[in-house]
Formats: sequence, C-alpha cells, structure tokens
Amino acid sequence: MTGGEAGESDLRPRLKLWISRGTLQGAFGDGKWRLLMAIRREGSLRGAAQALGISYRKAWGDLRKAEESLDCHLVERHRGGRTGGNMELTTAGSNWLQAYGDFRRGVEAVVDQLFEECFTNANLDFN
Amino acid sequence: MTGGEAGESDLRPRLKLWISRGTLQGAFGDGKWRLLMAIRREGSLRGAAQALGISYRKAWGDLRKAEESLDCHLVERHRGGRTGGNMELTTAGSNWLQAYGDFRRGVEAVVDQLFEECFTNANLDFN
DNA sequence: TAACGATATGTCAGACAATTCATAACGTTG
DNA sequence: CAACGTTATGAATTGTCTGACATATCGTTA
Repeated sequence: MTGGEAGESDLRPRLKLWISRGTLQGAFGDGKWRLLMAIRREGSLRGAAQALGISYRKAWGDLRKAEESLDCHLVERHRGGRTGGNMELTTAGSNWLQAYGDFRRGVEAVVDQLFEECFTNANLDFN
Repeated sequence: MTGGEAGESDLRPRLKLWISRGTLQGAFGDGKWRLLMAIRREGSLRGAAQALGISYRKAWGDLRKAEESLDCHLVERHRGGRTGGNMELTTAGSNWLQAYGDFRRGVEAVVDQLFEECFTNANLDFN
C-alpha cells in the first residue's frame, strides 16, 4: 500500500438498526425480524425459538414487546389441539417482515458505500 | 388518512453507528466523535469532559479505548507546566473527526429516505 | 523546591439488561 | 376424561455496563 488511506486494517462500519414508536423500547429490529421469519417457517413459537437457539421465554417476551410497541397483531395464536397449538403470521406481520427486510438491506448497502467514500481517501492520514 | 400505510403513528427509524476493528469493542461512534470535537474546542481533556457533562474518568477511558482499537494516536498529550497540561488533536484525530462526521450525516439522511420508501406504502397494511 | 492544575489508572458498588427456572392454562384427541 | 404439546407468565438469577471514588504522576512556575 502507498500509505495515507485507511489501508488494509480490518476497519469496518457496524450498525444497529431498529424502528421505535414514541418512547417505547425495542420495537422492531434485527432480532424481531429473525423471529418473525422463523415463526413463519416453523409454524410455531416454540419451533422458532429452537431454530434460533434462544429460550421460548425470550422469544415469547420479544414477540410481546414487538406487538405492544407497534400496537398491532403480528401473529395469530392457536392453543390446544392434537399438535398442542401453533402460530402463524397475520397480514400485518408478513408486511412488517417484508418492509423491514427491504429497509435493512438497503441501509446496509448504503452504509458500506458511504464508508468507502468517507474513509478511503488517499489525501487523509488516519494513523 | 385513507388507511393502508404506516400512517401518522410516530414510528421512526433509529440507528446506532460505529466503526470497529476486529473483535475490539467500542472503537469509534457518536460518543467518541463528540469527545474529539470537545477536546479540539476546549484544548484539554478535563475541559472537554466538563463541557460534555461526563466525568473525567469516563472521558479518559473512552479516549483510551478509541486509540487502542483504532491503533493510532488521536491526540497529543502534555502534562505539567503553568496550566497543568493540555491536549490537542493530531492530524489523524482531525481526519477521523472529519471523516466520521461526514459518514454519520450521510447515513442518517439515507436512513430517513429509505424508511419512507419502505414503510410508506399505500398497498401494505401494518396494523 | 513547594505548589498547582492537568493527565493517568485501578477498584468497587449500583443500575440495568439478558437469561434461566418453575408453573399455569388451554383445547383437541384418543 | 386423561394425556399431550403448545402458548402464557411471574419470579429469581446471572451478566454487563456505567459512573463514582480514591490516588498517583507529571512538569512548569513562582
């Protein structure tokens, strides 16, 4: 390398992205997004928790927080029956999944691009 | 409102942005940026801490973490003397200040724009 | 050489978040 | 009507992070 720019040091941009409503905490972010994804795939909250490697208690708490802070029903709950019960996404839940996924991907791409523009500059000395 | 989109609920995107190197924690983010800003303005770490309303101990620890994880000298330290000592930014410090400021502002603008695009859609139901 | 005002650094308690433990409730099915 | 597998939920525990406290060091100046 010719020196001057940030060079090949493993510097990289990191970000934590989420969507909040008012002062409520932890509305919807990557974790909730993965959870909805897993619920849709597994067909149950228990299955989703297992697939993600988190406790059922945590998954249930996260889901509750999301619905409370977004003030909308993300899933339909069914208890009892042969299989014990199951869970599926509502239309609103599916739409949040879609919208947040697009949002997240877009932001990530732009962050990487802006990082290059701002920190890979041969005229600046970062060391 | 005609219904369908996210509507006037006070939903808004939030983000925590920082730059890391390897597995090191807390390299450079908004807090460190404000700290460098204050050091340049005040001419000392103590003055910067007071201006930001944080303890000297915290400011000193933050600065140390930043320099360690970025592996570069951000400031020049001077101890003793009539005034007790002082601190000023190195060229690298100034450049980080500049680059991160630009980066942060750019990301924030794009996040707001993408949020509009993804969540203000008359064809989706978020409730 | 004593004093002063700044930098330098380990330690410890309390706040806050994350995770685990235990247990209740539900409703279909055999 | 008992059993099963799921949803539902409080309580306790553990882990992490922040900030406060105390104290040492430095080097010029009067």
